[in-house]
Amino acid sequence: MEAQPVIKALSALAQEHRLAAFRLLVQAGGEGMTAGALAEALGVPNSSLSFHLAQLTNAGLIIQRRASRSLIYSADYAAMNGLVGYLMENCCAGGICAPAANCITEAERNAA
Amino acid sequence: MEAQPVIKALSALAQEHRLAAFRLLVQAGGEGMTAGALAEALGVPNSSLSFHLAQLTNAGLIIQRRASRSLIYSADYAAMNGLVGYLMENCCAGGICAPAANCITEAERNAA
DNA sequence: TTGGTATTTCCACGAATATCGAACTATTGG
DNA sequence: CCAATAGTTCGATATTCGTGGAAATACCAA
Repeated sequence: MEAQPVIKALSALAQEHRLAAFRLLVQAGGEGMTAGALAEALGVPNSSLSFHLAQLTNAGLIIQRRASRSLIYSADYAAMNGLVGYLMENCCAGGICAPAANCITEAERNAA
Repeated sequence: MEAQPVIKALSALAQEHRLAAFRLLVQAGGEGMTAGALAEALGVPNSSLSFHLAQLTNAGLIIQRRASRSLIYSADYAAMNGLVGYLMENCCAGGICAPAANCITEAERNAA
């Protein structure tokens, strides 16, 4: 992974509301949450949240799909794993490290 | 871990030179690198690098110690592990996750 | 103390960011 | 088609950030 996408991802996460939104989506799993549900959960005006969701999407951290009138967002676990892997690459100079993160959703597990 | 320190850490990493510096230190292990060595490796003026190292230090991601005239910086692996753990907390809603990151230096391993 | 090396602080500038109401677009039910 | 619902885009403002040269500070060797 290159540095620029990683910086974009880190910038996207380095903000109170976006970090909270991303964590909610990470915990929500593949099912995701609607923009409205996120706005309510975070107590942020729609217009502000929309701006933040666009940042996260642009950074490749979350994915958007439509279901009727609602837009549903979910975390991109591959991006998250890549981000963590980049940070910890070749770490510790001989120390001991746990294996790099490798999260998958239930849907991905069933497909495998 | 609370959100504010995590945001501070992510902000600190969300910048080209700081991300590069942190990764160099992560790979350097407990021995660390001098400010001068980092400045040269990154091709950044001393004054700029000093600013960035202060940001990383303030975010708790790196540690400073003095050796004669030089200041030696090294990564704080506990902070890195905490950051990654916070991001991935309760992730995947029933999916499979590798254990959270848990890097330690050789020195820490020997102490245990 | 003197000189030299290593690093930080100060300063001023332009660029990027967060905010949120209002207006706008997209989708659906009747 | 019309009304209602779900989200996004626009616009203006205040704040924060990155930059690098020059000056200041910290430390050390002789």
